[in-house]
Amino acid sequence: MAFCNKLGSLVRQSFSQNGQVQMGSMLSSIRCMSSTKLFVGGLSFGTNDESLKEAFSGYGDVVNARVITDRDSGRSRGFGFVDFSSQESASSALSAMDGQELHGRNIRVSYAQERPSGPRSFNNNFRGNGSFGNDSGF
DNA sequence: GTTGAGCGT
Repeated sequence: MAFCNKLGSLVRQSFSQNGQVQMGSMLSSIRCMSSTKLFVGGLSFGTNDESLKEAFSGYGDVVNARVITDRDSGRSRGFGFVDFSSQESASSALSAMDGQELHGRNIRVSYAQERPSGPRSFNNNFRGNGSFGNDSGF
């Protein structure tokens, strides 16, 4: 990856000229260091984590494969995430499984966005308002 | 028994 520096400059210019960039697939695609997390869309409604992992494990080492299921109903939403052990494996699986057919349905593979989400149980309830009811006390 | 763009607890 030697043209990564040049790409960076071009990308920066796009930022200044446009001022508006669709954060997501574009940045994830041009990113030099591709993440090992892949976003798989267009999955069949019957696709599960195991089937997804099995489908992608043939192109690389799948560390973790998860099919996003609706928390309200518990059914699959039709898309999932596949985490590879190596970046080349992810890129290989991406190029190999992207646009291909899985379980009778065309799937779309792309780099997943980084989810800046920490522990969903600690800082969730307490907003740090300090509103313990004693703003005038000691 | 359900549906088809997108990014997750």
